[in-house]
Amino acid sequence: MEVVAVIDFETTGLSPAQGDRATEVAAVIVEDGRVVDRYQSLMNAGVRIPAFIEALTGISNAMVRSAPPAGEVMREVSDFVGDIPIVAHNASFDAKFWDAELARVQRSRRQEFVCSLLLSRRLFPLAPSHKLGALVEYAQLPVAGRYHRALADAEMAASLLLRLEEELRQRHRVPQVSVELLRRIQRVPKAQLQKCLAAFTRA
DNA sequence: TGCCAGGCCCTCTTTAGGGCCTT
Repeated sequence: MEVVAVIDFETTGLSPAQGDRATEVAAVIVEDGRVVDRYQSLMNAGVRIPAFIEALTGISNAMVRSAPPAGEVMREVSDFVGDIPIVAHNASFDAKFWDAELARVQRSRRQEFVCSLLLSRRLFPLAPSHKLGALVEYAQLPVAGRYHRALADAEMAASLLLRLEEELRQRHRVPQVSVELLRRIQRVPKAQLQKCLAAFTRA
């Protein structure tokens, strides 16, 4: 598989359109089946973190207050990622914060997102849940740290991506997994998965 | 005033509703 960046945001809520902002971002670079580089930073967007989010993430208002400005962090992380494909767990969530925070520093996204949640629903249909934590347990992946911290979640999503790649190679006999294949799989109706994979499988 | 996310996906569907995921 080509080089990809797996990212994760912690935020003050679910919707940038409702005023929610990022509080932490992490990106790990996956190359040749392993993580080869990492970026992580808290970020100060100048907004208050609700108490239940503090409890969920362990990221407090005091921690964010002493963090670098959000714009500075977004410039750094977007430079770190560059134009390589981005993967995230429930990518529609991370993509909307990525776009919203980049827009605040007059930048725009240069690549499509790949979603490990959509891939997992198709490739691990028997998993009891497709939450990141449940998939880590289901696939017996290492717990990289505290859930709901950006770097730990990005590392675990990267492990999940590599496990999905292995599933495609071993169970589905796809000789060469590409980002293009992942993009097709995450959009294909479940009933058409086998037909989709057949086009990428050598006899 | 009152409301407040949104995309995916299943089904007792398609003239819709509700659960799953992300924080």
